[in-house]
Amino acid sequence: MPDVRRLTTTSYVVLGLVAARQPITSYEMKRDVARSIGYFWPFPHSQLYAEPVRLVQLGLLGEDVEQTGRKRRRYHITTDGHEALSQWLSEPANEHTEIRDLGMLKLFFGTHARQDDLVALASQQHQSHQQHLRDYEALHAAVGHSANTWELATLEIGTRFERMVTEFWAEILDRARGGAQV
Amino acid sequence: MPDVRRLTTTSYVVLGLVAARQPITSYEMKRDVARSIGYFWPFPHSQLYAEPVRLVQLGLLGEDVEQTGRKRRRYHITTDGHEALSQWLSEPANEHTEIRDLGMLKLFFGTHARQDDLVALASQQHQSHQQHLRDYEALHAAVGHSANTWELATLEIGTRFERMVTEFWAEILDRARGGAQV
DNA sequence: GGGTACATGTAATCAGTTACATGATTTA
DNA sequence: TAAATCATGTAACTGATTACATGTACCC
Repeated sequence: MPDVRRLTTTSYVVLGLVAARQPITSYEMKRDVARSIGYFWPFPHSQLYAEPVRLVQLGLLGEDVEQTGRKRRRYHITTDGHEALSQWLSEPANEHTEIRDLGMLKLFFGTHARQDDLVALASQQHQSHQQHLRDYEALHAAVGHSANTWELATLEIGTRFERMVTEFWAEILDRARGGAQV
Repeated sequence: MPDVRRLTTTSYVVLGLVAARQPITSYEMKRDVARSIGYFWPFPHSQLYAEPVRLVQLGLLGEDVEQTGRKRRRYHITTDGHEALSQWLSEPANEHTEIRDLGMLKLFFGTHARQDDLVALASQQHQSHQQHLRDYEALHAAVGHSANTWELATLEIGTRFERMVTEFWAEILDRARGGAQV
């Protein structure tokens, strides 16, 4: 098996995407990612073009190139690729969750903001998370029947997250409006 | 005011930390970060040494260097620095929340895992989030009186998050054990 | 006075991002 | 047939990470 230490999380994401939908092109991955995993683990489409090239070199993916027209590259997973993926899936995931949320970060530094900026922040965060919540619910309605259990499970936790955060910002908005430094 | 477009989120984190605790050394920031913001927005300590240097060059921070012993650099914020910080705080935070959680990612690809690996994943995630929850509660008990409102608010949402996620993984564990691909 | 943990940095690398660029297909 | 949009890439840059390195203080 190739040197697996050089694989990044992105590599495994690509391996996983290919494994699930093969044969698949970079563009199709991009489209899939945009309405699933990309909600909580985003990355630019350029990686979905660059990474498979590396994985082919490592022998973890194979490719078929169209001879005419768009000359699409369709990727499929190899035996080694499958092995690498399932080994990764069998390793414990010890890292602490990262929640990169600019709103939360700004709230953390709230002491240095003017009150009306804080109110604006809370209000805007409340609205946008409410919108995300609606988006997730719509997405669930749209794909609920076709997607697999575990993908749905991540959508479910995303939904719960947005519900919780929406409520949180509503409370913060109240407190910020009250001028509370209580 | 200096060219503010060249500031990254990290820059503002450092500005905010200095603003809150000045005068402060890189090491003290590191220690503070480790038990607050670092839980949801982590970065290596090397940035807490490198970034202030840039900010001093930009005139957003000032520094005092000890002449003897450790020759610590103590940073404080300048007027320009304060202005940059509060301007950032007044801008809307539009980006979608990123939740970088390896466990969730692996769950998303759960179809390709063996059942016992999924059970192990769910079990381990359940335990570790439960532990994080306890850590947050202990932290709250320890700093509840001294920390400021908005920092406490981020601790509060962290706690709610861990509570929610712990419950989520308990459910997943059940389903994984049931062999559900339902 | 020797070991160990605390403290303070820096250099090199590289993954990920940004920006650019162009081709193919559809639609009006 | 022109415009718009969909699709497919690549090159360059750089912020963040990794790894290294050393100094200082404390403790046994």
